[in-house]
Amino acid sequence: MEYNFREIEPKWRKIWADEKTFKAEENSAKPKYYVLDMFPYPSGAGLHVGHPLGYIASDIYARYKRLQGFNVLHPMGYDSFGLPAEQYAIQTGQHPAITTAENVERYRDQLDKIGFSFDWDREVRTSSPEYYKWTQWIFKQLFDCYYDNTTNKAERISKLIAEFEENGNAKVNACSDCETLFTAAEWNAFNEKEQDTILQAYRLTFLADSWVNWCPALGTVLANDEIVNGVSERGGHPVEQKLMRQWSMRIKAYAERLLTGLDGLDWTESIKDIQRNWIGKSVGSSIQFKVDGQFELTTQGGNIENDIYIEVFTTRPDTIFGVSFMVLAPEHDLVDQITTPEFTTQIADYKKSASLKSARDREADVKNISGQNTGAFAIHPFTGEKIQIWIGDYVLVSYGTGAVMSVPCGDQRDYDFAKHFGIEIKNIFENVDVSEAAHTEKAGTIANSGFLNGLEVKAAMKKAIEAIEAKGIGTGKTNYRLRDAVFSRQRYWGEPFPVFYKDGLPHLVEDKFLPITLPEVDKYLPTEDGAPPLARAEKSAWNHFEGDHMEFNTMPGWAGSSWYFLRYMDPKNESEFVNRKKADYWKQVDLYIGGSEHATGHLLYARFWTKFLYDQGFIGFDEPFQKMINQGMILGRSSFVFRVNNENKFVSNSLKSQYNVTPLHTDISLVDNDKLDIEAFKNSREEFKNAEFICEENGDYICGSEIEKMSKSKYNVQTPDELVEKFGADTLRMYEMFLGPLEQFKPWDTKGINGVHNFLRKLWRLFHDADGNVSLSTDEPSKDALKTLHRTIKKLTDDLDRFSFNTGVSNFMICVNELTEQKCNNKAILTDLVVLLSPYAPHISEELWEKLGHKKGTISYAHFPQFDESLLVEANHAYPISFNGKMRLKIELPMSLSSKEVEEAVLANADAQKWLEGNAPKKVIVVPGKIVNIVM
RNA sequence: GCGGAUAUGGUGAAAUUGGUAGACAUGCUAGACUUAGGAUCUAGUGCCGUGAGGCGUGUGGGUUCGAGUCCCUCUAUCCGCACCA
Repeated sequence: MEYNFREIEPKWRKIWADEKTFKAEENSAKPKYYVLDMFPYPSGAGLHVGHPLGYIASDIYARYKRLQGFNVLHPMGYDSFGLPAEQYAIQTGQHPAITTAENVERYRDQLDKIGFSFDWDREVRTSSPEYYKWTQWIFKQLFDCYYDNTTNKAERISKLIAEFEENGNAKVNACSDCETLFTAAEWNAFNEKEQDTILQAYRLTFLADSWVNWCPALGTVLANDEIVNGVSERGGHPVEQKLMRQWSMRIKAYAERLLTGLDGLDWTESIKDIQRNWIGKSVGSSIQFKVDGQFELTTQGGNIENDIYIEVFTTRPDTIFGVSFMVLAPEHDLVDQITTPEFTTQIADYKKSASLKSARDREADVKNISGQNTGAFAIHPFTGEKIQIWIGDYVLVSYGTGAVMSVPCGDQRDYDFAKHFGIEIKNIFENVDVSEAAHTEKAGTIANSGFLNGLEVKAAMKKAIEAIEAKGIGTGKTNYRLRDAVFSRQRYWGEPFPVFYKDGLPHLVEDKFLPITLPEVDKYLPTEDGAPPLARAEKSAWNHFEGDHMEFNTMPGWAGSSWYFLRYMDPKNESEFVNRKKADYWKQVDLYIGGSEHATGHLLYARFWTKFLYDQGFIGFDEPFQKMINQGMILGRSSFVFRVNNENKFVSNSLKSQYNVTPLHTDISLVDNDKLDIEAFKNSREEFKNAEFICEENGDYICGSEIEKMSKSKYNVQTPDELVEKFGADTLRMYEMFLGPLEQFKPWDTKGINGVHNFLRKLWRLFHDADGNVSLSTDEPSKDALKTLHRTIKKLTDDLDRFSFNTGVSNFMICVNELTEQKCNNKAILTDLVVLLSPYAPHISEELWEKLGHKKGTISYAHFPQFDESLLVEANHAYPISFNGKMRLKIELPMSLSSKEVEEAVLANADAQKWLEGNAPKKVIVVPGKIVNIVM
């Protein structure tokens, strides 16, 4: 019988599904292992060959771990809320739930064909009410907590309220946007609205007016990580800044823990660096500069104060004596108050022109130096000198305090600004020339700096901070670039908030009413007055309605994906998001596989929520993904035809330079090895029916090609389905692994797929005689066969342990080539071989396992063969003999010889003598069992 | 500008601790066989050279008996961040 994968593969997939072969249970004596893939968004386009790459790798690993005796959790689900289903709904009126269900079904169908060992009983979908009930519940927990910087964890807001009632907020050390101080008496006197506003400034998820990235084309706000190069990640639409009342997540509270937690994770340095960069910690100090003059101001408490202080953040307090001016962001609150009358017009003009520039223009405009003097002066806290105050758009209102102390000798931007406006540049570095450029290195000796003179930078920093603190004008401080994450989206197809409003104040819906399900609406568009789609819902359309109205926003895409790995542990629990005992059993994800594009989105948010849930005692670990591997993208290879401009004529690749042509993407299914199937091309579209072709000399039309991302619009999508149909799932699995290292980006190319397919046929032949009947020997295995097998066991184990799946495939090929050479049909040898192979090619392995006499049961829980080193011991070694490092010949010598004996034997050898040309060697290096090098 | 990654035959790639560079596969060349099959088998295939031999892992240097691997320099490509004070 031939290797008939079309029969074998569906047979085993049915058995696995019927028998629930891969069901994971908590009550097991085996050690646990959790292998997780980043779950997909089920798009309408279906899977292309790039999607399964990571899934295949994780499946191989999961199957390997099962064979090693682990209790493996290997689930799959769908991140099923998202924009495309909603946009389809807007266009067609079809409910996104229907589109999503159809897409999920298609995905499932495609995934099933590849033979994954998922426990489908644990499937989750973020868009199902049973799931998002708990997303809403976690939101409620966040709302009910604040971050205490003293206990360094999230605490209940009730604890904070008790403290306010008792002592006000003077002693509270929390992560908060609240800038005012109040006493207990004041707190108790505040009305409900005032209290709510203050509490919002502490809650871990909170409602606030904040500057958000508004995308008019999509009609929604976007998170920073959803914007790429100033335009929306989806669709590439422009984005502008807008002040809106929005839910946010106080992820800032976790900045330090998100940073230090990275050290213990087994992730690539590059992903860790991206997160470190995104968190952007800088250590320095805040310093208050008094503005010269008297001002009439009224502070919140009603007291009159006459002094204005400008607070700056600096990472270089040691350069305080180098300050020769200050710059405020144009949007800084104090600008108008301090501007002197003669500069009012200029300042107003500058502010206006700065506000007209979009964030993108401002970025593009980096080279142009602009700014405006306010006419005001600040008093240097140590020298008492008067220093000019400017505004300039190189200072960002959103970072630090929106104001900087400018030290032109130590900062290049300050230097350029000073040069441009003719401001004094003081040099405070010993033996450093600052006539051409600033001295930006954090090294050297400080001079012209009063009490800091003669100190090294590091010591000077310490002393400067001490002096600043002693003077009461500032303090050592750490700043983070990480911003709080906007959590509201003006969309339909997302989780509704468990929130209603009464008298303008937000209230949480009680747990017993959860989930708040998505209400039906007549259209999936914003209302005429710009409210989100949910505002269209009738009161009766809500499954629970309270107060004046429900929250109209929905949660962003990353809400559901921030905790889904926990739900797999206990997917059907109706009373908890996950049972603590089950979470304690499965613990962290041991191996997480997915793309690196989620570095600043999903991976950061999931870490944040995990830490929060840990703080609140719901789970016992505070990092979700212990080890992560980021698979590289598989790129498509697009084909082009070249249309002669203004004619229905196409010219072949090598002749195109003789014409004015426009390249057109052509469907890769019409092209084989760059050769266009002209007839099929003509029939593909009406307009090509009568097209003419200018071909190569041999009559072929050759297409051009380019490596690009796979996408429908580029007609370069290769689906896994076609390949499974042609070659089988086992071939596809092995071929995707054989393409190259998992982490690498690589273009898709089917050139080598025959090689892998032939390998499986060759394996099949080892079990069968010339007539196709199973023919196995039960004799003692030969020495050679044992050697081949055990070498393979060793290499395969090493390959799997370091996730080198491509070399694993090569090693199987080498093994089967050798066994074929040896004409080995030994049952014992082949039994171990199929077990080894089963993670990579499970279908054929199950079939051969059955042929080996295992009438019942599956290979999935067999024992991974043990490597026996003694079988590989060789009596002799063919020593490569190098002369001055160049390998010239090999001499076979017994392994038992000592270095000295090897040296003697080599020097006595006639061939070696020839290379020595009669000279005595200067030196002979012998590495026993490895190599000999003769230095002449 | 800052940070990270990568660079090896016609092609995808291998070489885990410094020790035979190019395994495995593909492509190509020549041949065999045939049930004409994306089959199987044999031989060859880094470059230059008829040959002996020489040269070869992006560039230039260094350490070493020995470097794809370690150190320094430069270049190219890709990714992330970016007036972050």
